[in-house]
Amino acid sequence: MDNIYALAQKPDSCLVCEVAQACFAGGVDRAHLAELAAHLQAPRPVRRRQHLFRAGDASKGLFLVQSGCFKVYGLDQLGREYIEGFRLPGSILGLHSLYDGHHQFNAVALADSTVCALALGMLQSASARVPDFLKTFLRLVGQELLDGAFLTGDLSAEERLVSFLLRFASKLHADVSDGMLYLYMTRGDIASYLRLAPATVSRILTKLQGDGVIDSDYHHIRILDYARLKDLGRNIRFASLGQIPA
Amino acid sequence: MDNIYALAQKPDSCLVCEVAQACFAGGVDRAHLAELAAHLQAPRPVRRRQHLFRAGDASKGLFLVQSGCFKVYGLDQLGREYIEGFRLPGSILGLHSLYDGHHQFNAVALADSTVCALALGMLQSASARVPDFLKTFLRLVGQELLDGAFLTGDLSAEERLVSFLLRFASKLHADVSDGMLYLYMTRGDIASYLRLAPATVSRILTKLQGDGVIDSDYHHIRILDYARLKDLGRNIRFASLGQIPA
DNA sequence: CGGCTGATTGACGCGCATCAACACTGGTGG
DNA sequence: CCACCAGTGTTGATGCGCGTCAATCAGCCG
Repeated sequence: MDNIYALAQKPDSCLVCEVAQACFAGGVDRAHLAELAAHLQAPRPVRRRQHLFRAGDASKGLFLVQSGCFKVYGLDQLGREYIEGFRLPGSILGLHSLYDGHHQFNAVALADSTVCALALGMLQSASARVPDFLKTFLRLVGQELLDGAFLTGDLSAEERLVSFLLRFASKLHADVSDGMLYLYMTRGDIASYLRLAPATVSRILTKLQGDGVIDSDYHHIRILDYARLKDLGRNIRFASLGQIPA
Repeated sequence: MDNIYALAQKPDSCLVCEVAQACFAGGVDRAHLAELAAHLQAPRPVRRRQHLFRAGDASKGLFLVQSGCFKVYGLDQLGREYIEGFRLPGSILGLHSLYDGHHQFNAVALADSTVCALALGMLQSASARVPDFLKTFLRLVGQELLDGAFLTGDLSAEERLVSFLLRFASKLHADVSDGMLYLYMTRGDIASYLRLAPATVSRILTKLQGDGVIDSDYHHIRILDYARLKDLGRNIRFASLGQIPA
């Protein structure tokens, strides 16, 4: 993890960026990548615990996560935190601000991260000049929508947690050929996101470990038995998002 | 309700459409409305109980609801229905299909309705030629995202139902100056959407009626006391969406 | 009118929240 | 490098909100 800012130093990033296949650049003709990159600024680093934006801020546009992890959350009237979601590389941050130009949530980095800024004007000009750009961008938007919909329906606590682990694994699948996941967030964060109590998350993880399905150690989780895990989460929607090792 | 298809017969719809202020046409310069309308086909009627699309269908693009109401739902492995959301005039249908070109949900009309088709190619060409079109379209997308996020956080059954009623009222507020709502969906639909049991929805409505906050009669609900209702839903997010009568 | 789907209401039980006590971790400063 | 300590994780005991089941009733449509 000592070179996480290496990419941030390269100017024409899309041509060399490791996540270009996961972001909108992946749908753009290689011949047009340079033109696309010309519309973009260099990726910007965001340190762990640093906020990228806060609810109420005027939005300058969207962000595409290049590396790291973000937590998107709001605060209710009583000051309690509720979590809208997490963003990993290839995900868009700030989409909710499209509604009225103001951020509706807070976004904080859970690890040292880098983001590419996507101003609305850039989207507009790129749409007009780069073939298939709009379509590819909207594909990403659709991905975010699906991501937001995956807790629809009523699942048991175990089904929710299992779904979460499988989705997290699939989004990071390049890094988890051995089933090893690094969870950037706390148990409380996971619980809040899944609308469970931290104690419940903890208990379920303990149970899954006892069953030999996972190996859990604070922020490190290893998936030992994908088949059984997928069976436990049989009611998940959108298992198709990303690839889950068989 | 005897002339719900009247609009569908007019060719250059945006110029005369009653919901043009709520849809993307509302952000487009009046001088460009005709050009915009030229990209569009005449609104298409969809009868009650008729499906606009089904999960798995190849998507031909998006739809903008002009009149009526739609239910967007999926089926889990056991064939049980879970509801992603409802769509009222001014909302977009089919956004989830942007991900891979296939619909992820089923959409069925709960009332006789009309929709405007928005093919991807139309979005692309309109973006290139009508100023601010993209921005205005994305504003609508942001609205849908916010709509999907409003159940984030853990609310009690009562808070969820109250939030739902307030949101529904605000989205229809042109029609509900007297606090009268027509609910197109069944108690079961509402329950599924809010992740509650039908019995719970029924009980809470009865209680609210007993408290004199609403008057409930099957599909007709009249809000008698906005102030108290809003107080009951004090943990709602995004009350800002639309206007709730004071 | 008769059958059907949906709504209501009550009795009961369970899943998960809550609360509390304790263990562990990781960042900080001595 | 170690000691410290605030934040986090784990685990048990207890209670309650809401799901489940079932009986009854109300609208709806042929």
